[in-house]
Amino acid sequence: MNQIKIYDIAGAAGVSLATVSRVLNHPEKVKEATRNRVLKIIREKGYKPNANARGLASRRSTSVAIVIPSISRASVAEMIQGIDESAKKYGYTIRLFISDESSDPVDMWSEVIASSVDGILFMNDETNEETYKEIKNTPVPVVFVNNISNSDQFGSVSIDYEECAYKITKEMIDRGNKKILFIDTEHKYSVNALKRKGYNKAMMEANLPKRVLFSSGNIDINELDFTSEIEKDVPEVVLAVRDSMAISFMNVASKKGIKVPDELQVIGFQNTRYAVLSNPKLTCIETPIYEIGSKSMSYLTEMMKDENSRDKKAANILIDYNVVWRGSTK
Amino acid sequence: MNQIKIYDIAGAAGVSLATVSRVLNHPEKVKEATRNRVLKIIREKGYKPNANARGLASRRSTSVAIVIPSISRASVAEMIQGIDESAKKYGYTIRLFISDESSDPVDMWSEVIASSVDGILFMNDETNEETYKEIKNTPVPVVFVNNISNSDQFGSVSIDYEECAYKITKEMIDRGNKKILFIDTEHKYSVNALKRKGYNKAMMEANLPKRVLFSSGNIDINELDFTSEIEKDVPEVVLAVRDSMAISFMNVASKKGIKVPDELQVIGFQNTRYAVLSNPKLTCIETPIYEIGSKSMSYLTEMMKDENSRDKKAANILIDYNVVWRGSTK
DNA sequence: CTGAAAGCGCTTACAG
DNA sequence: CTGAAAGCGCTTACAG
Repeated sequence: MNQIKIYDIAGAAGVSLATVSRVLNHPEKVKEATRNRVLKIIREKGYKPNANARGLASRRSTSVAIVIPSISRASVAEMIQGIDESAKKYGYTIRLFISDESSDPVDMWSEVIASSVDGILFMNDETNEETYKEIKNTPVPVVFVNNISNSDQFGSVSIDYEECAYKITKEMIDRGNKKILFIDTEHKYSVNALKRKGYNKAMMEANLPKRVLFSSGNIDINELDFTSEIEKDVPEVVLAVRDSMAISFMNVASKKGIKVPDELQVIGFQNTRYAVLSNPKLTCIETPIYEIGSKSMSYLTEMMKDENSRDKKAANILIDYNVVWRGSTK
Repeated sequence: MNQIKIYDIAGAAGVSLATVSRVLNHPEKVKEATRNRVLKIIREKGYKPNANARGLASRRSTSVAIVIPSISRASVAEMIQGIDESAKKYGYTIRLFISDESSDPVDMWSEVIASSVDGILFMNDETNEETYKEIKNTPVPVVFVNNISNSDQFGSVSIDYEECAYKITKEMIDRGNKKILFIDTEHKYSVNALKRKGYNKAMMEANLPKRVLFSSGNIDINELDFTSEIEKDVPEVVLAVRDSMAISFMNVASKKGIKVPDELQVIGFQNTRYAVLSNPKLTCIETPIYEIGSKSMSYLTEMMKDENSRDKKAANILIDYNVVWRGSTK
């Protein structure tokens, strides 16, 4: 019942605690025979060092914080899976912090730091100057997940949102489409702004009129917005910043008797599980969110083990994406 | 840059560390004037006690573990939101552990314990005898989330899956339907077994033939299974353990020209966000997963603060659910 | 109401 | 290669 301590192992193995500790932390410093004896007992008793004590004494907690916004989105779960896979590999444990409007972000950030994690994975889709100011004095490495950092101090891992929006728009233009509608969220997200920028660029280059609809996160409002947009003029192609919006648009159009993909083609971003549950199935730019998670964690690991990482410029790592063509496009 | 310590606060306030500590942990024991002076300085300097040191000294970490299976499911994110809301209220911090096939579950569980959390929220949908044996000697309270515990030692918070499956099946029978297909997962989940039990009971009572299809978690295999099931005989009603399976079935049927809900009615479990993205929208038993999360956490809090909780029988708490009727049923 | 001191379970220079 | 000892940053009886 009572948790086993390092003393118990030391006693059973006939060595000092220092030696047990070394077996765990610097095994190469312990004679093989001793090491094996100690390891055997550790295994037998199922000893696990107390994380708090270890963290306090070593000033390294082998734990990292994931900081995510409250908005529950399809992507978060998968991202965490990716992080976890990588964290397991490197022996890190995860503390989860969910920021929301009600809690003071600065307060939250200092709570994260007080939890003495060795590094922070920060997922925040509204990164602005304020944000950078708040987190400037963070004593441990920070990696932005699925977002691009504008500061040399913080690394980031994401896909090139601007480029992929540009390319897919251009592709649809090259296929002869002219009326291309871009659906963005009302709420401003830095990532969506990048997508819009890519779309804008492609449309401008082709001398086509930009057509952007900012809609809500709420499905019922979406449907109203989409209905009036369709009544105004049926686009040939819709590119939406979220799968769910793309599907919702498709459903509204279907109900009005518009044939997808013959009269209207629809493309989403992310390739969530929604994408294969629509009828027809949705063509998407696939955001490899799992990979973004695991890569973020492994990059963070690098930064954490590099003593000099504070003096180096942190990198913005871009992950490959690809387009999954399905029934919602020709 | 350097983190502030309790010493710094004590120095600045002209009191001992003991007093600062008391201000934080037992404010009623400190004279108001002193308390306010100390609090002011704490606020000014943005002091947050080091979580490791605090945990080590007090043997309470004010942190809890969430243990979830690797299978990324739509519900997990929302459940975590619910837990977090409640955790914030009670001042608890979250450590996240994701169990998967590759990692030894016993090993994982002892890692959870070594992290010195004050309690554990355990989400595991394949709870069997093995599981109970593994976690038997846990020194802190455990609450099963969205599952029912068979042991007096562990509490649980969920909805009454058997009852709601029974009631919805009975409701559809009372409306004159006879051919009711139940779609379960191939993989056995204790929660799904409860749903099936409820369905079975209703069908038996009405003297109707049970018809159960166990299908995979993979959408392509699902579609094949569903196609051949429909070709065998088109059911009047489909009740699926997951929204995604219900929607997938509906899509397969639609493609074959079967009209939903006129010829076929479809009902899902959970009411995920998928449910409103289908066409027609899906009728569901709504699992209040957010509420299950937050209730689990608040129940865990009760157990943690009750010194004698070990000697009491832990409760199985049932949360109200309701049925959301939408276009996929008449 | 407040302070001095012991102790939480570890790690890590420092000696040997 | 190993042990004795200091120390990590707190909390909490114990005195006063």
